[in-house]
Amino acid sequence: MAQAVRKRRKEARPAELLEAAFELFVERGFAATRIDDIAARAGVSKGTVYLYFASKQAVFEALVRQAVLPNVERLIGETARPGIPVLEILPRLLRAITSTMAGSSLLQFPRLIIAESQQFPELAQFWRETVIDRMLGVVSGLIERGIAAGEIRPVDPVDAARLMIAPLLMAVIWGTTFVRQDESFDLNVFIDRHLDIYLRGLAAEVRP
Amino acid sequence: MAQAVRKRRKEARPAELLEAAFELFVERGFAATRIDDIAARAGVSKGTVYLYFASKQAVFEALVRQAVLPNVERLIGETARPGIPVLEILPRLLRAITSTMAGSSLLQFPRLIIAESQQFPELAQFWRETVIDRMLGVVSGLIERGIAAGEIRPVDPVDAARLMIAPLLMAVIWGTTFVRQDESFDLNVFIDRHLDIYLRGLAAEVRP
Amino acid sequence: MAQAVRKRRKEARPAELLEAAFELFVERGFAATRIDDIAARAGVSKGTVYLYFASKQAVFEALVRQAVLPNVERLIGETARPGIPVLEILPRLLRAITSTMAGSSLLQFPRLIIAESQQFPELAQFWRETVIDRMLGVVSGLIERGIAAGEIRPVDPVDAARLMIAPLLMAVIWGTTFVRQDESFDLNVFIDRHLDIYLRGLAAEVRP
Amino acid sequence: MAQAVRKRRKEARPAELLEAAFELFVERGFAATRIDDIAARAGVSKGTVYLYFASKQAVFEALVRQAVLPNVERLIGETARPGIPVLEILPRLLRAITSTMAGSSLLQFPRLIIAESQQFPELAQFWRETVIDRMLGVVSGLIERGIAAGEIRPVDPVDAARLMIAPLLMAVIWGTTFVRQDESFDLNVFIDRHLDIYLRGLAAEVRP
DNA sequence: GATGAATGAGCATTCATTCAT
DNA sequence: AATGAATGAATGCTCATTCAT
Repeated sequence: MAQAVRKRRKEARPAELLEAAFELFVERGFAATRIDDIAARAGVSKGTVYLYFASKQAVFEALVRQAVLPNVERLIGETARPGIPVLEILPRLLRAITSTMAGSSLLQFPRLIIAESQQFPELAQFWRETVIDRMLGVVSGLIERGIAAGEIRPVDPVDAARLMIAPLLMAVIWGTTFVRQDESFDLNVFIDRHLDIYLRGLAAEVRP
Repeated sequence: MAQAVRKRRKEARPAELLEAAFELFVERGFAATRIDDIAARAGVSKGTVYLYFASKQAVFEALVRQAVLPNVERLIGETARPGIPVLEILPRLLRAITSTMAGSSLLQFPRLIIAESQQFPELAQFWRETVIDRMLGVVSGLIERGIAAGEIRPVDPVDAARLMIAPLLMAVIWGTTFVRQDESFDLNVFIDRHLDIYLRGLAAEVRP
Repeated sequence: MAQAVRKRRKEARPAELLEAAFELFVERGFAATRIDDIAARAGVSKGTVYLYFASKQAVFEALVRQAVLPNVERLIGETARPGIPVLEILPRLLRAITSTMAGSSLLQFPRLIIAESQQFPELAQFWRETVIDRMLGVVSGLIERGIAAGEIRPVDPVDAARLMIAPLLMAVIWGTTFVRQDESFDLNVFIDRHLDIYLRGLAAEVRP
Repeated sequence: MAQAVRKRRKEARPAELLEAAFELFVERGFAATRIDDIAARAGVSKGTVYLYFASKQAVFEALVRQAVLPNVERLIGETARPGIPVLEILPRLLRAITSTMAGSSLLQFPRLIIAESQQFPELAQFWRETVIDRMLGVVSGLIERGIAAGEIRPVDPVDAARLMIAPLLMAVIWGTTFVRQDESFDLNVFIDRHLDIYLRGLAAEVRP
């Protein structure tokens, strides 16, 4: 395998390596991915990986950082719609998250994080701070706003936020862990059904 | 190295080994637990583990079988209350599941299964068949009954069942993966809040 | 597996164990036969084997002694036919050896001995003294007699004896090591063809 | 434990490893030789063996390929003498084989193959196809030619070929398995005596 | 910067042998 | 005599990491 593109700028290397690592972690998981594989898929030699990352774990952490953060930022940005009722923003946000993940390999991260959380607690910590706490913060803020506006029943905003996200977590775990070959599972339909029940349960009493 | 007197505990051994294995699987995960560790913690030699279990995976399966199955059976048995409205059975069942898991080692299994599902797909398969499919079957059956009785809105029973369980999965993942030392998370309160929203969203329209 | 015949006389035990060991060594070879297997086939427990034999190797040696010696004695006995021409005794002897081995598991011994000769040189030594040297002695004695009687050309009697036996060794190795499933190899025909050529090559010149 | 300077010898390594492996296989047999031993004798670490060979069996096959095949090719090449009578080619070939093996490491292979044939049938298969079948084919072809030319009596060519080779196999087994320290066994003399008897037994009747 | 040869710790599983009962 | 639970040494193979070039 002659290295076709040799003179690639050295700035591109880390990104190329992360892309290769990403594909492989998703395909096989962290433990089953060998540095050799990452190097091979990126078209470099094993030693080169260690020029850019201190260890296999460091590759994983960089990966999470690079692949997840931009999406979190974007999704949070989209919630900043002051004029719109919360009961419209919430489903829009959940559907945005869903479609961001659907088909993308972001789907695989939660399972990877959960899998490695015991071996690498910092990773779980990082994910929680970077993704979970921020998303929960935004959603619970919206719910508070909805309560204040009389759209939403008085509920605990943090737990309500968790309850909004829970089916997404379940769906992701389901799809990446338990679904059988022959089986089909439609994420969008599932989330729609969730919103149908959840928002109805959350809405303030209809005035007669 | 004088070896301690060999103990004879044929009947007790499997349980001792499973207990040791369980602790270690929870601490380190399945892959990172060595048979040597299990043996050492149970106070026997490595070979002894293989007297009672054919392989490391067999240890895990025996563990699931011993720790999980009886609870699944019991919980399913408790749903068989013909006279009672479904909207009363469902919260009762979910609270029963919750209190069965709370504080027990069962809490640890989902994370373990999720973590090892890629390396050991049979574990995931076994868990799905033994626990998930059966629980979902019972709950979706109840929901169908509720729909037929006019208690519950017409919804997809399987997805509705998943949606009832989802917060429990989230809570378990939360508690075993992301919760910080100093933090407190009250599982029962969370589930109550879930039931408050979920059942309200599920209930048939109130006739005026 | 309840031990059906418990009160068996203890004198029978060694023979039963050897029989079991014999079958297994032949089926799987020495190294691949576990003491557990021998015990199981003999219907006793593992520890019992060690009551009668000091080690796995000792089992093997006892086996060789018991299975081979009587046959060697008998075959040698049959050569003691003073009146008969050597050129008649020799083929008769070789055919007797052949038919003794054919179909019997004696066939397996040479390969076993050769296989284990490096690990257990005493075994090879024992076999050589007990079987090879005695058979060669008898045959070379006959050949000497044949030379003296003018039936056989003046040849080196020991090498001639080896040459008479060699095809039998080859046939045995062939049949136990290299023959394919689908293939057939007729030992008797092969030995007949050997005798046809060999005895013709050995016979004294025909006086015109 | 300061580690010695790592050596770089990509080209030399396989040969060094094969040499070490060969010595050990001969001393202890295939099964009793550990990869660790091979590595240690070659002065490298265990992992290095796996850089060059996929498995222990692959080491053995490479060894056979390297040590045996060239000789088989050469010996077969030497039989291609159209003008010469078969009764001259045959002894020349057998003596060529003998002197190729005498004193060389090739002597050890048959015993090794026989020893490991039950545990590793592919080794026996490989040897049969690579060495035995080809040599038998050449010799039986020559014998057929000799029969056609009236030099050789009508005999079964394949069995006759086996009978020509048999004493060589016996001698090799003899020398590597049973010969005592103090004893001497002259391979060349033995083969000469074989040819004396065998070819005389094979030759067509002398016309009176 | 990049390479890739070399390292060596790590691990599930087997099985001959021991010995308390 | 007989049992069988327990032992623990043994081994092929993997792979993250190092480092001389």
